[in-house]
Amino acid sequence: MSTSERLIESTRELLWERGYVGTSPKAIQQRAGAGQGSMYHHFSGKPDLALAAIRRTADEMRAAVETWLGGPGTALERITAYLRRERDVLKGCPIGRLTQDPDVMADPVLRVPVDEMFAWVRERLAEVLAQGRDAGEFPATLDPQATASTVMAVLQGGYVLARAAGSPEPFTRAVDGVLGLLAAQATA
Amino acid sequence: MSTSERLIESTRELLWERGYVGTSPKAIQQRAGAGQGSMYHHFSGKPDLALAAIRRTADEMRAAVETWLGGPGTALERITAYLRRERDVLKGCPIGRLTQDPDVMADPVLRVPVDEMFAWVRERLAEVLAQGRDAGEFPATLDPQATASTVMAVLQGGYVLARAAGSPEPFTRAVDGVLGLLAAQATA
DNA sequence: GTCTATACATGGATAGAC
DNA sequence: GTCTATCCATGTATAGAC
Repeated sequence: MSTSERLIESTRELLWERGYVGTSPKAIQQRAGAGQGSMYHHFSGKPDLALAAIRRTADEMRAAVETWLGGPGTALERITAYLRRERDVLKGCPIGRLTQDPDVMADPVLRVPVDEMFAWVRERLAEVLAQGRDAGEFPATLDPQATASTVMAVLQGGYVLARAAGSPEPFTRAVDGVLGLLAAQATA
Repeated sequence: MSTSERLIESTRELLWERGYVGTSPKAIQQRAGAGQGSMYHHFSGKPDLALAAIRRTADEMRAAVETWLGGPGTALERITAYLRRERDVLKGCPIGRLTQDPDVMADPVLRVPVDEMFAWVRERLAEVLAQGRDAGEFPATLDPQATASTVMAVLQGGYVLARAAGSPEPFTRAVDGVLGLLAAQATA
């Protein structure tokens, strides 16, 4: 892997573990096994490197979401697959955590990929829910847009609760709860 | 207000706005209008001050939650009141945001009040949901523990989505979505 | 209790040699 | 492309005077 690649990957990890404010250029260099001159040769500075890292993580996440939501099965099955996919719950969402980083949210350039990523997932989820409703799987009263936001919020909030508790359990419970409510709709 | 009080209040604000890692002793002192000597006279350091701030915020939040969940009305009405209470959505949850702070989660002393606060709200919500179920408001199949976690996750995740979008709308939609699912249960 | 001085590490970056 | 040297601000705290 090239030095530039290693720098981006190290930045991705550190942004996930410690956030933007908590990540220093020096820490990135050490993890990448690169010197200062090397980092500033390939990138103009911390924001530039962070942008590359955030974009890549957002792209990967879109692909991962599509894997589950675009798979076979009913709407409820696909949403269940997405919510229950294997994940390291205590690490949280690498994109969601950036929303708590004041310096990321204050920088329009860094903020855009975060915003776009969530907007895309919401639309994708709403599509699946609308398909389920149109297929008669859910009642006509179900609001795909609102419910899509709810499902995403359960994920993001589930991470928060799990980290607070130091255990994946609250995440699992929150997911079970919303799937229970959705399933009740499906059989109503 | 005493100097010590002003230091705690300033710390509360800064922890909310910038998190633990993003908040420096100097920034706290400046906002409180206190000198360095003053701060280190009243508190042993940044973690000590943060602990006082976090405890106070957690206590206030418990009281606020009880105001809404302990009020009059059916279970669904009380939960609706809690979820729809006025709030500065874009600022997020002052306790929830701490879960993204690596130095807070790594310090058992700072982490305990965060953990306890969420555990308490979850229990309180589960109680209300169980009352609603026992009163016949919700079907017997509703799982109070799981649903309580779901409701809390929608709140915490709603904040995340709102911050990402730079707008309170995703929060409102997520809340509307979960209330819709709950209401469908109630009338099923 | 509060102030100023001091200290030493880290953050974030530039300059210039190789 | 990478390395070392250097730079200045900030983070976090201690010491000691008032």
